[in-house]
Amino acid sequence: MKAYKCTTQAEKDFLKTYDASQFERPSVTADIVILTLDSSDELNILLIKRGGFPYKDYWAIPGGFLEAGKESIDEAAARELRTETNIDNVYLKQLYTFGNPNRDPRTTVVSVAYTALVPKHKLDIKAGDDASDAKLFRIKYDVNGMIFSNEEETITEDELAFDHEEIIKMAITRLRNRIDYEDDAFNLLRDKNEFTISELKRIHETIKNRTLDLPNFRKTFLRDYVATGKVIDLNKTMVAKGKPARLYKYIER
Amino acid sequence: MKAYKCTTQAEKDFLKTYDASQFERPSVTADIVILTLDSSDELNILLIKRGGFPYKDYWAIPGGFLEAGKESIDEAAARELRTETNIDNVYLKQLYTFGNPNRDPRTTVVSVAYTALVPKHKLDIKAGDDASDAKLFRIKYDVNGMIFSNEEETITEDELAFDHEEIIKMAITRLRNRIDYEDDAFNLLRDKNEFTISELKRIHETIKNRTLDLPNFRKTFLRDYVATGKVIDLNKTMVAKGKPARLYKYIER
DNA sequence: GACATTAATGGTAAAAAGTACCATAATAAA
DNA sequence: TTTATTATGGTACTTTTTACCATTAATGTC
Repeated sequence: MKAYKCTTQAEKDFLKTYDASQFERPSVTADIVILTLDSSDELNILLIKRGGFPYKDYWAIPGGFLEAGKESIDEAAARELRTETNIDNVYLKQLYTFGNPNRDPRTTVVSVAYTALVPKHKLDIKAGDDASDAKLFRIKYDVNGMIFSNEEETITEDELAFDHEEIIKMAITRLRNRIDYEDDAFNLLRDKNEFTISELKRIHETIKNRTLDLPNFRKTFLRDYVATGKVIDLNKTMVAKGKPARLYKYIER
Repeated sequence: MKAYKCTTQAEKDFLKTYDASQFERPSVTADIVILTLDSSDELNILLIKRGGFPYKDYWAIPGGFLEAGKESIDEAAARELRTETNIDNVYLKQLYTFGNPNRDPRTTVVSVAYTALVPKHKLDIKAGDDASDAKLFRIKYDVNGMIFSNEEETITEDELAFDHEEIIKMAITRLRNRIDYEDDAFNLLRDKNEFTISELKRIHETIKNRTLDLPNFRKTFLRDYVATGKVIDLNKTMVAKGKPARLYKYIER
């Protein structure tokens, strides 16, 4: 961004005496929908159990207040992701801003929501300051919407804190809409520097929630990614159960 | 959104004594990219000339501070649109939130940007409180990017206030990406209750910045909109120069 | 009124993309 | 050695997109 330069003395005086408190200000938070895939290629989300009021003991997505003046919103989101999961340099993109005045009973809170896509082995989950617990939940669906579950517990979408149900729904919908023309899926790979076509296909299947035909998936992968140079063929194979699979590397741009 | 209910006395006490000022809060604004098409079907944007510091006398997109507690961000955007153009009930959708700490020299300002699409004849442009002037500018492109011009003046994209160049670019790009699968274009029609296929085609051409084949455009329009009931055939024609054109009505959902 | 001009409408045909499905290859497990 | 499994390399069919042509119904000009 270009830097702003004062040009006149009048302006310098104005800025010096500007009363920043003339408008009542809302609190601003960066909230993050952290998504990953487990070993069965099921979509998982990181939820924290709130340690304080409001919504004490409710499960919520992690988030934190923007420290105005010290950081940008993007940086606040990255900081929150780091404190909660100990990871850095992963897919983290702004999703939407939620500004309903009643969404938080304390005061007006404007939340800028982000989506993070993380390979599961990179996650090092910690409960942050304001959380008594933090866990991954499998996301499943039934007639009433999303169900979040793991070995210990199961919660339904309407049992989440604040309007986090709405935020999560938007994150998943957005991801599903973007997957055919954006490179998002690569960020969920175990290792985007060395992966097979089948691994990538399973990610697409999870996000689209339907099975795909491997030969056809392969064809479009070769056309849209390998032929265009977005992905390079490593000329190596990986042996597993059936015929060895060729390995590819995603090129970040 | 679901309403929050206090469940315990401890929680009630907490909320009563909650100190809302424990974090330094940013100002939050709703800024609007107001787009319309002129009589030559060229894309126009409403810019205001700033009447006060910072960026006094620079052209900018209209915006206003969120009155926390009184309104949602969506409402703040609608209010700003109303004060600036005297219109209501038009396409107004959240675009992106800009939160770089240096974007405003006064204090940390988080701006939630919106895109408004308006038929030109509905616009009743007024310079608001903080503007000395408000005008429509044609958006054109050259090697250095966007050029905004009207009868009186011409400015280049880097001459705009704040980071508004970036916001406008994102609004146009988003519009262009959405136009093939969202109904956005209908909101730029002179009258979405009575329009011809050619009128809609010209809007698509402007936004995509290339010419389209009318017979093919008609075919997909009939398949995607008329056959699905999103648009109904009024069984009337409008006589102009050539063969009379059939009139259609867009059904809001 | 005949004729050129204009723009809408109703087509066809080729090209591209998407989908279904088959055959074979290379490995591990039985 | 056989069977199961998974990757790879195809073909064929369907659908969608794109290019382009012909006709129709109005206006404007001579």
